[in-house]
Amino acid sequence: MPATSSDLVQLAWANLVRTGSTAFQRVEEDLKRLGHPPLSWYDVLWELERAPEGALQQSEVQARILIAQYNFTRLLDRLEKADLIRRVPCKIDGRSNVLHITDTGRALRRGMWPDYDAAIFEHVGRHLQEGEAETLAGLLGKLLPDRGKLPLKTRQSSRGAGT
Amino acid sequence: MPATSSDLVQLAWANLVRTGSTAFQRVEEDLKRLGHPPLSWYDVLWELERAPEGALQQSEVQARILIAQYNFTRLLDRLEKADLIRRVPCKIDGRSNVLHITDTGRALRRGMWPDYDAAIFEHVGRHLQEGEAETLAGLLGKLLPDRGKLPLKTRQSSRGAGT
DNA sequence: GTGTTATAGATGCAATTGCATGTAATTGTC
DNA sequence: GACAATTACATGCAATTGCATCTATAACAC
Repeated sequence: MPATSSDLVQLAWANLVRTGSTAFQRVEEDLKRLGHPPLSWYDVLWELERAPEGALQQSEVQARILIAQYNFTRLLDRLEKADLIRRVPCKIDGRSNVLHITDTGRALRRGMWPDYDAAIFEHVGRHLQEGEAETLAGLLGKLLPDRGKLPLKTRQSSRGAGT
Repeated sequence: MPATSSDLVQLAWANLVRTGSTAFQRVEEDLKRLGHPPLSWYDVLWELERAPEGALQQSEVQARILIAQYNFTRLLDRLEKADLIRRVPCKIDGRSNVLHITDTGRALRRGMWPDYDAAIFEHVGRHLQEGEAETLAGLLGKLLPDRGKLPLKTRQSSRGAGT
């Protein structure tokens, strides 16, 4: 059972990695040029902002944005220092924190979105018809089998996308 | 001209970034577990190995693997220290180097490929039919308009994929 | 209850990356 | 040819990441 891939699969692999990282960089570069922070900041803020009270368990957010645990801790350090979120010790579970988005945080995210949206259009939407976008999203979705609903002891890092 | 994206495009964007980085990490993680170096090493070695004499201009390789110039210099430092490549000052153009792959380098790349291939199958090929792989590769290809054939003053970084 | 194991989060340190800038050689201009 | 602009590559330093490990609390087994 060699488990070898066809040329087409290899091409899909190569295009996936190249396109994914290139599109990400181009979008982030556009935002940076406009004075915005990295997309990882946006992702965290967005998860919090759309949560019921603008608050979530730290581990909840971490699981959603796919980042290494030790990097997440430090990302939160920066966000907290910039007064975008607050970490509050959880009263139910003494090990965990509850993250709250601040007004400053909400304002920052709101301010980023129009430029983020425009960048997505420029580097992705512009090149695809609606049907193509749907097909692409569907095929990409097949590649993420969620790895068993993640017991997420995540010791690896990643990049998440926000909407 | 708001340049806003539809929900489908936003979903495609989110899936693209998530899937791309996740697949990349999973593949690289598999290789690491098997004792192999990062994929960026593979990419450089592969570019050299498939070149006529196992040699190319440094800038040629850099342009193909999409990496920031200053990171590329350092990547080569590591490859050279590991005796996988050699940097030879170019006689035609005094500013540039010619990169040569060593026998050790060839052997390393050859040794990586079966495991790399298997990882691509595990994390990509396995989830797609041939036709789907073709469609996916095609759609992804539409997103990389090559940005004007790159005069490549590349001061940004990226991840390249090798085959 | 006590001891073991698992979970949430943090951190010291080395390696890598980003950013700004430097050096040397080449090309274009007049 | 002299000189400004460009190109190829390198590097100092700060910020970020990866890795191993630590602390503290909670969950489980008996």
